[in-house]
Amino acid sequence: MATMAVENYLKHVLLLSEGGDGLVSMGALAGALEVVPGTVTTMIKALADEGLVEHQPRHGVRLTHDGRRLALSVLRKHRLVETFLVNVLKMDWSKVHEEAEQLEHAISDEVLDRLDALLGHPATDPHGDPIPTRQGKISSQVYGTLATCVVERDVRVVRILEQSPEFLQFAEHHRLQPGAMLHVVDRNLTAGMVTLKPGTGRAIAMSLTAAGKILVQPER
Amino acid sequence: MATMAVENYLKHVLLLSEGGDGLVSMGALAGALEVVPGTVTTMIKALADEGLVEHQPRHGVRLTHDGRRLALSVLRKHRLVETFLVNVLKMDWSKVHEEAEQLEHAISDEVLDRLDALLGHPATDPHGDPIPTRQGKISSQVYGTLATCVVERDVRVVRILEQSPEFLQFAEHHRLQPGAMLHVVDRNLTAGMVTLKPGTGRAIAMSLTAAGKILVQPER
DNA sequence: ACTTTTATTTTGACTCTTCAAAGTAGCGTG
DNA sequence: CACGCTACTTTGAAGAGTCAAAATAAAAGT
Ligand SMILES: [Mn+2]
Ligand SMILES: [Mn+2]
Ligand SMILES: [Mn+2]
Ligand SMILES: [Mn+2]
Repeated sequence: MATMAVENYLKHVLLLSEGGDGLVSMGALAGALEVVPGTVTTMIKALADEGLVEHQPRHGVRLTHDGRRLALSVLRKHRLVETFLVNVLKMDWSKVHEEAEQLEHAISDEVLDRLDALLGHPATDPHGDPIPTRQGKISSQVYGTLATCVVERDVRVVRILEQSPEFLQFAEHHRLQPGAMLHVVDRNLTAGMVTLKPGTGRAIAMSLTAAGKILVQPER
Repeated sequence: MATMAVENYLKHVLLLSEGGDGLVSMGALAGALEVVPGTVTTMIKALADEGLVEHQPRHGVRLTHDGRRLALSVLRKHRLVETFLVNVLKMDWSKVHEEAEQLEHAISDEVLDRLDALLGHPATDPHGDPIPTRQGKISSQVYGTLATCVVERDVRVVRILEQSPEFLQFAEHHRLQPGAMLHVVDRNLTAGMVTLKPGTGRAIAMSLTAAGKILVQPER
């Protein structure tokens, strides 16, 4: 069995390789895993020996087939656990990431399958992050953001990219959660602001930076 | 935070001190934790330095107040998780111990409280083991067993002491689960056998040894 | 091209948990 | 009381994961 550390390294290589040339830098990993760079080099060398990653010294690292399989299984656990914590235990979606960070290493495949069934085989977690299937397939659909989509149109929130507790609380406060429908009233590049009108409630204004963290889908 | 190993040691000291003079032997711990005795000595010395146990060299170990508090919290997690796995996820009660052995170290107090509420604040787990309260109280009621209780009377099963998968499967097969009512037909000390008649179904015969693993309460 | 900056790797050390094997204390039996 | 068995402790070594700090390679500036 893979240790906790191994699972965390692989999962973060997977997450960081989303939308890059596929090569993940040691520095990025060190930052994400909150360890010093030397530690990453050491661990990656070990993972390469195990055939879980391919390391190109001084350039970066990518997952092998086996490594990717393992990483996807950890990510599936993480996101299904988050979904359980929010949908069943009614926990705040800004807190579940931390919990899942531990639980993802303690859950067996059998428990996971039952959790999946209990939740109705969800395709995404509470943040809109896609949940890998048991077979290791993960949706990689490309969406626009509130900073880039067409204005004066209705859109549906599909995913929140920035998942710091603060940002998630801000989003929740304005009911900007996956599934929420809203109208993009205006976007002012000069001022760097976007104005939104939710289906119900008052208008919301936010910076382009914040708007870029919210993925949306054109509606109707 | 206490590491996984520390939590396991403390939990097993607690479990093994049930019904002894309070002193747990190194050998018993080594057996329960599946490590060699020397390892236990080393670890216990460390725990004593941390003020979690009191070690009397060559005699045994007992929990301090702090150690007991921690051990009870781990045990509470273990048993609530088992209850969740059986009651909500419908897992086989012979498999949940292993799962809980991992999950007990990954669950936060907040998740635990919500789980507790979801389950309706159960007093016992699926095996009839008492669940410590959040305040660290644990019921220590004394029950008879099918090997010792009065014959020709109705009794209710309250707890299964032997929790190997095989024994639990045997018990389940005969519906000998906490809550089950049955009539103690006969006990033959010479043959070392006990005969039972469940409320519904055919009579069950089992050895005194097996019967001694099943705690019961006189009914009505 | 030469120099400075930045990213990565290497080295040596440390903590935690474990084992194998050798040493020791305590006990009961004769 | 001495012997020998058993339980316990000690010692030395190992693997996993980490950090601090020094060394090196690559990239960026001048
Ligand atoms: Mn994790
Ligand atoms: Mn998520
Ligand atoms: Mn455990
Ligand atoms: Mn139990």
